[in-house]
Amino acid sequence: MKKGDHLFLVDGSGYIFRAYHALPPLTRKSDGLPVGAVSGFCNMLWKLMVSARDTDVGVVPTHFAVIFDYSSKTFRNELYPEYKANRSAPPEDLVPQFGLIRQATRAFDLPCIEMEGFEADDIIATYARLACEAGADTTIISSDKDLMQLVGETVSMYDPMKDREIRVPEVIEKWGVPPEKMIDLQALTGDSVDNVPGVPGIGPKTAAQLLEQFGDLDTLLARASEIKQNKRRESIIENADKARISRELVRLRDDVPLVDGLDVLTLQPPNGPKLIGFLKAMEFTSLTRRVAEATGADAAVIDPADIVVERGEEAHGPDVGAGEQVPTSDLAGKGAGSAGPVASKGASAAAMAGTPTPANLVATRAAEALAASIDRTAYVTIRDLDTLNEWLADARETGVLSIDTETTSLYPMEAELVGFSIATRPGKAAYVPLAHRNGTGDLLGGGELLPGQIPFAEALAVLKPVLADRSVLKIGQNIKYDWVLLDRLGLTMAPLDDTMLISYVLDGGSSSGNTGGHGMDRLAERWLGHTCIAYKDVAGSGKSQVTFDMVDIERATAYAAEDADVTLRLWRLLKPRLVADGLTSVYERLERPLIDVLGRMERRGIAVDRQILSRLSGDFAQAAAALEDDIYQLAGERFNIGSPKQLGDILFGKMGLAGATKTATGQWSTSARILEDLAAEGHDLPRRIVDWRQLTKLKSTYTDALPGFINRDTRRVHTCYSMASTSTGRLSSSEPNLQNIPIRTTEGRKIRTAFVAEPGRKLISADYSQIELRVLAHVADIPQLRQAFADGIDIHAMTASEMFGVPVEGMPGEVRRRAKAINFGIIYGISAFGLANQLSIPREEAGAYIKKYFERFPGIRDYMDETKATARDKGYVETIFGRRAHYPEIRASNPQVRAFNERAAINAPIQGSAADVIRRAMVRMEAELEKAGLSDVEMLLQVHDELIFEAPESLVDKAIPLIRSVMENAAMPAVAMRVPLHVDARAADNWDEAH
DNA sequence: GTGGTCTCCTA
DNA sequence: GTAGGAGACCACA
Repeated sequence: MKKGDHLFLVDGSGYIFRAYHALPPLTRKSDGLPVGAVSGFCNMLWKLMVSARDTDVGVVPTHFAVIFDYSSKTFRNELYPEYKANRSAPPEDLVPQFGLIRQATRAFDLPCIEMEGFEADDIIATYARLACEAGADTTIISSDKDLMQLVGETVSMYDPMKDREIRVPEVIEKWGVPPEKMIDLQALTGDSVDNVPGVPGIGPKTAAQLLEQFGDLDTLLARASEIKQNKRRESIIENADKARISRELVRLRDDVPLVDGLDVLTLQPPNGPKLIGFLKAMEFTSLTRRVAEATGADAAVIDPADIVVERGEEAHGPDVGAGEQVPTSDLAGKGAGSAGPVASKGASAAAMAGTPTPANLVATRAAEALAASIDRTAYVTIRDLDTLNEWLADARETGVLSIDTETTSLYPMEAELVGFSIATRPGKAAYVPLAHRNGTGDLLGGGELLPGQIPFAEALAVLKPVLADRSVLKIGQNIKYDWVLLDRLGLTMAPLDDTMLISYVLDGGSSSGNTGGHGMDRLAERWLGHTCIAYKDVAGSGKSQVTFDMVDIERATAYAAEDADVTLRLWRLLKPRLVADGLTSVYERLERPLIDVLGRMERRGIAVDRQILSRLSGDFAQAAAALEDDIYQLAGERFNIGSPKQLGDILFGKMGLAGATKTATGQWSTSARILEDLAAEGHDLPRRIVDWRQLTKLKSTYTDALPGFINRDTRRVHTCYSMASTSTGRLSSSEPNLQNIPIRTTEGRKIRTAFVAEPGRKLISADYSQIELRVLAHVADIPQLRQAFADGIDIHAMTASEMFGVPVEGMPGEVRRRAKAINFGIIYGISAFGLANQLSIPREEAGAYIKKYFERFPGIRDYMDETKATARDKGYVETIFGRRAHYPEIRASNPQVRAFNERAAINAPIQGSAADVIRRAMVRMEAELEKAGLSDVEMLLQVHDELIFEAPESLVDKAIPLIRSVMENAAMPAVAMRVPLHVDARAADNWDEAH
């Protein structure tokens, strides 16, 4: 939104009541359904959308939204429980119209916005503020006095029934005070309809006069004794508190955590057929005719739409999630309109197809994609600059460039660019070889560049401006890899789209795991019915594998150009599905902006002290060797301690120890748990085995392996983050995995001391405290948990206290430990079996604990049941930000499979919401640091609930509070959590001390 | 050499 | 009981 734009905000809830009372009561559909208010509403919307210039407002809106009350319960009830308490139930023939009005709004393709905990007025106030900040004007379609406090230079109101605009003079004329004093005026007068107390005996006239005399409410209350009239003075002094609470009740919040910004409210031309379908169903014949004339649609051939009549008062759309603004597909559809030059082209293509709904576009594209065959012989090898320039000009023309780099390594931080492929239209793809060679350049000779390749620097020079061109969308499959590689070469790509991430948002969850994830080969099979050339068919595999620069250019062209072509085709197919499925904002807020954030983190890497690791390796080796001697002695023979099979035979075969259990495959289990139990019985050997395993694990996985990941050039370790490999929305880290560096044991912790800051700098670690339990407290809305988190109490002790009736003071450690295990169990989709295992107690006892827990926290059981039901119903569950995780196998007939999927479905919204929160923090972090003059503070690592930064020592004190603030407020404004988030942060020279 | 199994490190 | 990645072993090719 920009200066000169004009936003219309319709107070839908206010309108419906006013229309109901103002219009003839007898308007009914032929089946008796009362639709008088709906009819008035539709006529008004149509008029405002197409001929607002003819009204008293006299301008054409550029942005438009209809705002509703979500329910009668809002934050005001917490301030004043009696608020709106005397409001009687709405008339019976109005009730079904609440839902119809929302359906009408969607039929008009207008954003339909409501939010739990806030009134429509608060949402209106927030959007009006945002519009004002953007330099735009706002007209509020309402005549409600509660909204008049918002009127000002850029905000006016419009009474649609009187066709009259309300500006500052009109407010003064009606109430005797300017808009900015309306809050104080209402605080004094109160409101009998909403049960706002006010000061008894003070009406609007008196209130206006008093405010005129004293200026504002605070001054009036402070100097009340100066009032001459006895009765009035006494009343005000006595009811000062009522006036203050009233002021808080009538003051509108303009900081509502909106899910969608102003751009989503952009007014689209009316969708004739869709609207007519609704109007016909409602039997609004004259409006149907007017709409048909205006949109050129033939009403005769359009069938009436299906109308859902809801009888309850809570008449929300079916897609309203608890605590969320309605992220309807309508809204998402609008959002996609602003996705750049490409989306608009897609939209016009769909319009030509005649039925421009997102779902139809998706269907058309899917059919197209399957029908089109892929012809590898049409691919081009670009060997000169002129041809390359022609192709890049075509990219500027189409506004899209599918790109894929070919390199010598899977690690983008050490890979060398060998060539790149591009595609500008489906089927039009080319490969640009840059560094193919005629051999490895070993003793046999060779290693020279092959002829017929554009000089490296010249090719990059012409590519660079296109990659940086904001009007050309760069599309890739796992484009973070290409981004990092090209960024190293000084080429920065923006804006980006990633087919892997689009697929991840659309089809994330266990279903994608079973079908091979979101890799391109898999997506091509699934969506295009096409089998891509396998990498190993081009470069070989195993010992005979060669790097891509050794691949024959013709062969490379077929392989590489196909990748770019397939990626472009997938993008055309999958991108519209985001809109159709209402997942645009998940992609736009949680995935797309994270690509370059993670890319920079990977590029920065973290310093690892080789000496420390090498010393630790030596220590571990020595200690392990000593244990090996003991072990052979105790066992009476030498064997491979690392072989569970051999170890099992020694322990349970040769020595005949009791307590043996078998693994799934019938082997003796030698897990740490079993060995610990044996050790507790006084057996020495199992104890040594456990210790030996720990040392060898630390040595092989960490102290020996990590130095191999230190990059030759940067001398730092650069992990690779995967954005699309978990079912819940978490990231994963590999090569090396820096999300599982030891911390639990003292020996293991030492490894963290090897992760260090450069001289003069510090590492800062900031981690969320109990974020998943807080998410649970929020989504399941558990009063005791909310209270405990609000008060900062030890949550596990509180749980124990609730369950076992033990006071928190002097609680035995074992009691708290059990409660803690239960709390974690809940997050994991508890089972008696699992809890029993965790606590080493009988299954019956564990079952009794769980029963007890659910008695104390019935809301948790309800939440779990509801989550399972949704998963069965829809096949997926959602995080609080709308990310979906699919669990189709929750309907499996196999009880084990089903139970597993139920637990996963319970866990996913909790784990996933927490993952979304930290993603949001990461997306915002860099800009916030920069704004605070802290651009030298660098985000390096993410470990699920922790972020690691490296900062110059001098900036640490300023950085810590800012980092905490960004992390703690990361859910806002999309979700106002009912539980505060808490972040601990610390700085030190190494990761061990910082954490 | 590849893939399955077991074990163990993290949140 | 959730979500990951990785090393070692071992049977198979």
